[in-house]
Amino acid sequence: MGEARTVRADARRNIEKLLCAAAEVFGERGLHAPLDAIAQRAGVSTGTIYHRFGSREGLIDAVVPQYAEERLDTAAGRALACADPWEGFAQYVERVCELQVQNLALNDVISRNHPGTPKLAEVCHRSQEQARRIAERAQADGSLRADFAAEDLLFVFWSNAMLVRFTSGAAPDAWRRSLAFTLDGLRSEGARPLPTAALTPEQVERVMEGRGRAA
Amino acid sequence: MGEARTVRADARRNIEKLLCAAAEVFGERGLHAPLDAIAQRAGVSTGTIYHRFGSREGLIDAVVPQYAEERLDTAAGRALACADPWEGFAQYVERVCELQVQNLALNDVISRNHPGTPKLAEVCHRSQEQARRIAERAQADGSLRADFAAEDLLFVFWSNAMLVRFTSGAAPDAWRRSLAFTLDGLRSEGARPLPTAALTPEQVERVMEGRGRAA
DNA sequence: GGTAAAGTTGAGGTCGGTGTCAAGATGAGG
DNA sequence: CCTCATCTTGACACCGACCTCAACTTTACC
Repeated sequence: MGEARTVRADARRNIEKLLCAAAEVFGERGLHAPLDAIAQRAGVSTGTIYHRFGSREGLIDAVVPQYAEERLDTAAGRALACADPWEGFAQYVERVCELQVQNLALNDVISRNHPGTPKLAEVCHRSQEQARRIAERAQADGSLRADFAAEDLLFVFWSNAMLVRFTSGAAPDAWRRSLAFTLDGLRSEGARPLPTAALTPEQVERVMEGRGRAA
Repeated sequence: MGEARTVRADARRNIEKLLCAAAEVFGERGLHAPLDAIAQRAGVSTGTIYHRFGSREGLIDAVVPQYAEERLDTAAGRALACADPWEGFAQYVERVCELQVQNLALNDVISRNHPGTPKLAEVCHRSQEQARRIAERAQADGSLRADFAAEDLLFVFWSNAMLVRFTSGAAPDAWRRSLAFTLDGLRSEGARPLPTAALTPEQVERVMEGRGRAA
């Protein structure tokens, strides 16, 4: 706040326009949207983006984390507010998938497709902890299979990211069907032994760093 | 065969080298691999590719369909040879996923990520019919849930395509775990009503045409 | 209203990839 | 061996996106 006064008024306005445009464009086209598109929508030249935010990552980290945190937090909150632990879990997963559908920026966030953005990584980390609590509650309840690990949620969200990409045009509801199959596979009832251990946190880390793309 | 004599011997050799290099590079890097890489590996200039095959699609259609058909056919054959219909189904799905892991060209084929390649599309079509028979056998048996549609297999393969992309480096076996969850969701036992109808063939068509990318 | 600091612009360099074509190399047949 | 049709080459134009920086514009303050 004390620092903010060193920014000129017109610059302030441009920053505001940029933040707004970036939120829109990222939401429509994902975090890999061309910066030109954002600059254009803000009525500003690309140079300004780099002057202000240094890089695409800087811009992302300035725009997305707060938005993402809000959405993910309320999803988690509602899940824990749900009396039935399984219902809470299922609705949480469904809501997160819904976020992926509605907002391609969140899709990239949730499928961890954004290297070099520390704030966003922090949000993801917090969110994962919430998810872990939601899952553990459902496991304690006996409804969610005991061999499920919080890390396995990433599989669900990666799958859904792909589905959304492919089917959002021709069959916007297809993901719900796919998710229903998945959830049926996560109940304790039909659970069969698993062939492999869950991802370790280190593996999750490596996956997140090592990869950038997802088409 | 009668036509083939109009091609000069050195050209014949180059074509051979190109087919070979293309198979390798596509396998390692997927169907979107740069043509330069293929030309280089074949010890030939890019112009030659265009002279011979007209386009990336022409090259793909010259190299991949036969290979893909063989692999998919044997997978289907073994599935139907399996005494237990569920085992046949499950092993089929697993084998196809394995192909996705081992060969990135097949990964693109199986997740239908290759517009403009008629021969390959034909192979996919045939393969889908085989898959349908495998699924129906398991449904008749009562082991595969009755509301499953052959089109739903695409969900499984799309998911796996994504998983492979992300985790093949850090956790090469992760896909098996994810698939185990999925299969548990496809058994009749735990099946709950689905929220949405399966993809219609037209929707599948539109999905295949309308999209190209998958990162 | 003048000046200096702050801010913005957009042309231009870079990069990786696609696709083309005139010029030159090479094999086949006389 | 010579010639011609066939084949290959690699430089080139193109694209979309990234990022930079010298020149220019605007604001803030006196």
